[in-house]
Amino acid sequence: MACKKEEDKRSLLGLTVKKEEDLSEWFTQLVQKAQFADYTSVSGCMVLRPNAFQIWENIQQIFNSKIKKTGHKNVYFPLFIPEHLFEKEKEHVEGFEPEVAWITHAGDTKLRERLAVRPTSETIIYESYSKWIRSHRDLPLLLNQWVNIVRWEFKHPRPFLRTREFLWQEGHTVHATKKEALNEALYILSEYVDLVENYLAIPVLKGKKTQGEKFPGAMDTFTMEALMPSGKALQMGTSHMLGQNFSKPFGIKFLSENGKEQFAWQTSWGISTRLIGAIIMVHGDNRGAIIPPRIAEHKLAIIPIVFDKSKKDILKKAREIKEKLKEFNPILDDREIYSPGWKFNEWELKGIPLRLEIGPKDLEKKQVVLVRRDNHARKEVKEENLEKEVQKTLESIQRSLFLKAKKFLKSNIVEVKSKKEFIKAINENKMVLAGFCERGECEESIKSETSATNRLIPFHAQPAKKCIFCGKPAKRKSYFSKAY
RNA sequence: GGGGCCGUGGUGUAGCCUGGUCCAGCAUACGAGCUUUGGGAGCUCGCGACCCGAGUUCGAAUCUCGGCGGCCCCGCCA
Repeated sequence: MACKKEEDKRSLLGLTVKKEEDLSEWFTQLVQKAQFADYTSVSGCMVLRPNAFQIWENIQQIFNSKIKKTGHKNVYFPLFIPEHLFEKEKEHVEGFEPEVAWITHAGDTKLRERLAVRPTSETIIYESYSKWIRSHRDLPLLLNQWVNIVRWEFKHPRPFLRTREFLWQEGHTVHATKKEALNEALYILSEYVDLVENYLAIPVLKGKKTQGEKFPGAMDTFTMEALMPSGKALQMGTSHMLGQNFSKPFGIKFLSENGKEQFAWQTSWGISTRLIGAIIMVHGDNRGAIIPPRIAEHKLAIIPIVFDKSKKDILKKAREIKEKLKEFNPILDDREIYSPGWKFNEWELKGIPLRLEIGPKDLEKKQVVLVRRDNHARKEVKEENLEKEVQKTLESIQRSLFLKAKKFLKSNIVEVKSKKEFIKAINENKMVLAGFCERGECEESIKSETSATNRLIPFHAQPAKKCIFCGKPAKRKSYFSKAY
């Protein structure tokens, strides 16, 4: 039957599973079919294809402009870290050692000292900092780098969310006072939140990690956490107040104005290509990805509806429109080998936020048809209003993507009053708000009994009397959930 | 690191249980041509695969053993 046949074909070109039915299969298919990423013969590593890499470049551009305004500079440090450096800070080594890849040989020659492939760069960077910093006049030192890192994890990889090699930025700053360093760490978190909420349209919870969940070697870790459709949390970025934990073992000292030698105060912070995975997972639907307009490389795709008779005029008009809308970097899909229907599906799969159709009927009426990617609403727009209307529609798409995700987050937060309710909510894949004693011991047993982890202690936490889990006194409520 | 499943063209699969019908079928992708174009059009021709090794057998994609690789479930992580 024709109908059956058609279904088969569609199934191979587009997504064969629904997001609400099998999220992880949906995600894997979408990533590959929309050409965001692909696998290689290196297990656990992936290729970022142009559709993903251009999002990364836009993230870089936005974040660079933010931090450069506040005096940060970009640099590059080596990929390799000699073992003796890597081991200087005890908690840090213990945290990272299980997933470090080591270089042991060059050709047939065994190296005198093993080299770690950076899982993060605190140690190699702080060796240099100890040489560069002598006086309070050298401070603050505000550096950042955009690099790849390697964390050789054994849990099964997931494109973007967990790969053995990934791209990120890591900022490393040095300050004269504790207060200044703390402000820096908080300032960076606020810029992360701005990037993620206002550009990627993903709402997050903001706060502090528990001592058990903080970055190995940090004094405190500040975090933003998003909720994925599965109900699992995804850590979107962290900013660490390192205190003097690294400046002491690495000897980062300076002479203050009154001539006293002091250890410096430091921060480090990072966001990664994981954010691209979050965009795909949070906003995508059963037709494919939806890239929020403010982060999309191409804000719209122009699809001419070509018939033999009117072909010339349509294409001419389409090119005119492309030029007129160039600030939105449109794609003009004038390939003749594909039908319009094919192109609709193609650009929807890839997540272009807006589609512009122009056919003979539109030409007559001096109009075009705009179709939104998020709610599929179509609108006929007169040519003279086009630029304004496109701008308006893109803003509206950006806003509704954020609001939809925000609604999901809010409706999946559950406040609980007992251990029983806690376990029930976790099993229902909710983000749970509960009174918690914040003792490491208690945190461990929650983890092993429920598979949930403490995601964060919110900045303006509600007070609590006792810990829902162990019954001991608690100061405040914090969030728990399963996590990626 | 412990348990379960699976390896067939670029991709997704049929065949395997019960060996011969398979120098491997179908779809999609890819190349050439005609024809079409407002929601993944049609036709014709073409390209392209049994993970590796050993064994059983007259005969292996199919059975056995070993290796390699992948996927799923449990302890650490942007």
